[in-house]
Amino acid sequence: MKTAIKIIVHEALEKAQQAGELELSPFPDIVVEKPKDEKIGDFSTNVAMTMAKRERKNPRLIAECVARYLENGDLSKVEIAGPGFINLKMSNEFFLERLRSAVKQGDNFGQSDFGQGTKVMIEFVSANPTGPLHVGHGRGAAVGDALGRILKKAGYDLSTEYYINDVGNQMNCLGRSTWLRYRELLGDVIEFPDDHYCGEYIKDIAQEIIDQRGDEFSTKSEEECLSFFRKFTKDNILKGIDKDLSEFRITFDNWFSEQSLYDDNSVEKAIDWLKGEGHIYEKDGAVWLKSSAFDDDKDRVIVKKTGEKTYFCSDIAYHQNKINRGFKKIVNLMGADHHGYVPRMEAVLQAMGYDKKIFKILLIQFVSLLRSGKKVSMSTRSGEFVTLADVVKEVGVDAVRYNFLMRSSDTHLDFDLELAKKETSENPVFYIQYAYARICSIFRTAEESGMVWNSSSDIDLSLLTEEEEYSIIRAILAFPEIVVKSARAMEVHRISHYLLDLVSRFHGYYSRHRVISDDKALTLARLYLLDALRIAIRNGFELMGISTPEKM
RNA sequence: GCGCCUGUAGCUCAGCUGGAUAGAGCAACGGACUUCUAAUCCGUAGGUCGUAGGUUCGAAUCCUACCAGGCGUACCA
Repeated sequence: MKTAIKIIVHEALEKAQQAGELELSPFPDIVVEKPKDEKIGDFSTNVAMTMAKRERKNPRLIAECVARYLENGDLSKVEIAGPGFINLKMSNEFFLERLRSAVKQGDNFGQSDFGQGTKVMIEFVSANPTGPLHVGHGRGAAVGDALGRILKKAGYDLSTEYYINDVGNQMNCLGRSTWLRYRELLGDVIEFPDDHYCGEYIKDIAQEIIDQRGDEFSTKSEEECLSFFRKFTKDNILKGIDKDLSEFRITFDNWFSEQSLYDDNSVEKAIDWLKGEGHIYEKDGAVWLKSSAFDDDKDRVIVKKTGEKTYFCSDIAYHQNKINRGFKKIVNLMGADHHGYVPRMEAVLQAMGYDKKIFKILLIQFVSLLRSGKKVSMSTRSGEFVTLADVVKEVGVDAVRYNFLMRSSDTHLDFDLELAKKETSENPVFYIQYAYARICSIFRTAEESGMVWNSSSDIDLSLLTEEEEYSIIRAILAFPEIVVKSARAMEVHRISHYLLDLVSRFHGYYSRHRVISDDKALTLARLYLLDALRIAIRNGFELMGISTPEKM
C-alpha cells in the first residue's frame, strides 16, 4: 500500500522539479508512514522536512509546493500540518479495491516478495540430545518456528535445521548413565555418580532396553556395551524431542548431526583450510584460532592439547557447510546465556572471507516459569526441570505459543501457568480467538437465516460507510506490511501486537453495529468485510502457529 | 575489570529507519446482556520515558558518562 503512495509522491516531486520549483539533487528518499492518529490522515510523508536543508527553504513552504503538484484519483484530501508533514487521505475506492484483492488472495494474503527468494537457513532449538526439552527451550522453539513462517511469507526461500551435538564426552556420559541404570534395574547395586544424567527419563530408557533385549548386556563389560547404550539413548531422546516438537507444531526440514562432520572429514578440512589462510597457530600444545584479529576479544582454542577438538571447532566446519549449501543468510537462535559465543562465530565467518552481515544470531532471553505469581524452581542438576511437553499438556499449544511469541525476544519473560490457562480477558490469545469465533458465528447465523453468500458474487462495497468500517479495513490492509517489517527486523512479537489491535477494532464495531439486518445489500457488504477480517486473523495466527477455532 | 541485554503508568509490555499531544492490556473505579457468542464493549483515573549531558528544525528512539537489574567473560557443550 505504501509503495503506491510513494509513487504518487514521487510523481508530484518530479512535476515540481520540472516546473523549476524544487532542485531535488539528489532526489530524496520518500518515507511514507501511517500517522498515529487516524484522524490526521491515512498516510503522511516528511519529505518536505528532510529536504528543507538542501533546498534552503522552510519545510512548510516546500510542503505547500509539493502539495500543489499532488494529483491522483485515489487522493481525497491533502493537508499540510505541524512542522511540514504532508498528510494524505485516500478515497474509499482506494481501500475497497485493495480489500477485494485481499479476499481474492485468501490464504495467500500477506505474501510478498520482499525476500526475493533469498536462501535462508534458520537453525534453532539444537538442544543437546541428553534429555527432554524443558520450557526454556520452548521459547526458542516457538520463536524460531514463527520466524521461519514469517520469512517464508515475506518471500524468502527458507530451510530450518536442528543441529545435534552428538559428539564428545557428554555422549559417553549419557551412554554410561543408561548403562548404570540398566544394571541397577537388573539388581546390581550401583552408586550413581552425580556428574551423570540422573533424570528419571534415563531409567525409562534403561527399562526399554530390558524390554527389548533382556539382560544380554549384564554379563558384558562396559567397554563392550557403551557404544550400543550411547546410540540407543541418544536415538531415544531425539525421538522424544522430535515428538515433543511436533506436538508443539514444529517440524524441521533437516536434522544435522555434528558427528557427520567428523565422519566425512569436514572438520579436518576446515582446520587445514584455516591453517592455509594463516588464521591458526599453535601454543601451549593446543591449536588456536586467531579470532582476536576480528571482533573477538581473545583467541580461541579449537584443538585441545589432549588432541580432542572443541565444540567450537566443529561449529566452524558446520557453518562452512551451511555456506557451501548456498545459504545467503544464516540465522541462529541461541539462549542469551550463550551471547559470549557471538563474536567468535562472527570472527569465523569473517576469517572465511564472508561479510558478517550474512550471519545473524538472535538471542532469546530467559523464561521464568511462574504459578500464580510464584516462581517455579527449576534445577537441571537434580533433574527436576519442567518439560516443554508437560507445560504444553497442561496449558495447551495455543496459549503456550502465544505467550512465547507475544513479547520481544530480547526481554525476560515471565510465563505464568495459571494465567495462561485462564479463559479471561487477562489472556490475549483467547481475545483474538474469540473474535474469530464470533465472526464465524455471524456467518453461521447468516446461513441459517437463508442468506446466500460467497465472496465472488457481486457485492456493493460502497454501502460500507461507517468510519469504524474503514478503520478495520485499513488495519486489515496493513497486514502485508507488518509481515515484511517483522521479517526485516526478525521480530516475531509484532504479529501478535498487530492481531490484538486488529481484533479490538472488530470487538468494538461488533458491539455497536449489527452485521445481519433486513437490509440485504448492506448485510452482504458487511459480511464481505468480515470475511476479509477473518482471513487476516487466520493468516496472522498461522504465522504464529496458533489455531483459529470456529466455535468457542 | 571488560562485554552483551534490559530500564517507559501500580503490574506486564508496545512504540518502525529519529517525527506531530508517549500508547495498549491487566489491576482500580463507574456503566452496558429480551437483539449476530458479555471469553465482549463504553467511560474515568494513572507518566520527571533510570539519571545527567550531547547531536538537530525535532530524541523514549542516535552518541557519551553514570546508576540499577540480568547474563557472560573455559583447552564445557
